[in-house]
Amino acid sequence: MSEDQGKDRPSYHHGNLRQALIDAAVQLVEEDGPANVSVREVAKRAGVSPGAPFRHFSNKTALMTAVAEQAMARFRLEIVNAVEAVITDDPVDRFAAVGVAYLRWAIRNPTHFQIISTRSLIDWENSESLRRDNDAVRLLVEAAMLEARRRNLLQSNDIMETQIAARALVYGLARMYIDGHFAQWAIPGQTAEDTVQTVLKNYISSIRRAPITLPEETI
Amino acid sequence: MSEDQGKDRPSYHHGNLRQALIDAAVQLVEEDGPANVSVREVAKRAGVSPGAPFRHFSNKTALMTAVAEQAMARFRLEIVNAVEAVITDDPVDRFAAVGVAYLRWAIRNPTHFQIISTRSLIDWENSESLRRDNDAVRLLVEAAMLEARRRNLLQSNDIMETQIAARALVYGLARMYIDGHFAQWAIPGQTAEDTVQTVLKNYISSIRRAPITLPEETI
DNA sequence: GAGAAATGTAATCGCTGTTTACACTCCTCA
DNA sequence: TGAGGAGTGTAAACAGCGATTACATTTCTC
Repeated sequence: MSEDQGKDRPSYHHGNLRQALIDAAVQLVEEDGPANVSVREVAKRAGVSPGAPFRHFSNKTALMTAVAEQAMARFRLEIVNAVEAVITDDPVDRFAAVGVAYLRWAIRNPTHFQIISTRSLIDWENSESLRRDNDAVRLLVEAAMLEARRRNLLQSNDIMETQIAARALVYGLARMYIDGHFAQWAIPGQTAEDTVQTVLKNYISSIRRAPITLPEETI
Repeated sequence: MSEDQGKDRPSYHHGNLRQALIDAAVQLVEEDGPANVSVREVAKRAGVSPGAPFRHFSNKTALMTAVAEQAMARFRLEIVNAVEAVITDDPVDRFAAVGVAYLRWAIRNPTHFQIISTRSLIDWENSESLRRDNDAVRLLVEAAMLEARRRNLLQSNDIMETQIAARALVYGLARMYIDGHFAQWAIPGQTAEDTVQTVLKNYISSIRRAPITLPEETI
């Protein structure tokens, strides 16, 4: 959070209004959800007049895009850290670590995940920052998949399709959680996060090539 | 569409304003997306004053819920028809048919799918109709899964988890499409719909128990 | 046919995003 | 050092929004 969110400002100029507005918007997103953020309320929290934000953001979408960029940067950082924490050099394990961290972040930051995934409140196309961070995660996954294929660790050699399927599964789980579908799909005695991670774990097992074990009789 | 969307109305009373409002809302959803629907524009299209809709719907959410109910009914019908069109009595094929029809409908009715899946503009909890239609589809899938397990056609006997995984995959694919993620994930020479259906097909293959083929040498 | 119930209108409220004219402050350069 | 423009704030206004209220008209019911 930035220094002064309050009303009493020493000088006429704020000093760091742009970041203060982003911080206030982040706070509002967390309190009321992305759809209920208003520029006027953001301005009020930053202690400025309703028109002030438009000196720093051309419109509301630009402000929300800035919020998304900050969220996306944190998201990327968490994914990268998770992958680097993997001890073995098994690329499928690295791939799995991305999925685990992805779901973990989505579940713990549902409103921010919604902003960067739904993309209806932001200008995705024109944000270099968003695409760069998104590509970084995508390339991390792709590198793991390429190595996995090279080392013959996957059931299927079509890694593009494997990637899309895995991404769809993970994204679907995250969105089911965020959109409230797990009210109906809960497994008794498990939290939604447990369920989600279990499903992911078993999916990873299913795409990994089974070790070749000849039937005992033939030995 | 209903009869008179225009302004010139024979009598003071509309006659069937409730349905006319839903129709106008559906039209607006298709034109501008769910987020850009306004009650005032809906009223204008139905040829009534801005306050009139509130005689039939307690608020905007109630109107959008009625739109969602209509969309959900059509969605359910399409799924049921697709399953009944399956010729063999293989329950895994029935299961697959639900997925195919689900994705087909979502891709061809993206805005309506968004309304019933995101649930942010509607009152899901208090709509018996929505839950009934949703349960109908869910039970269709569950029946197929139970039969598949009974006939030992699945890799895993945990059908709850298999269902969640399959649902997550299908929902994830649908949402990736709707949220515009396929701009980055397209397979060259394939439409997004082709890709989506291919991924689904291969996933279904992977959950089906492989036929037991003994190694040739042992025969 | 009278009166109640249903369903329309018109006016209004407070909220929203955004723009415009204006005010203050800071930075730069002579 | 001091002038002036660039940057950044305010206040007031605009149209459009969801929603409510008072009132008008029609239809239903007995």
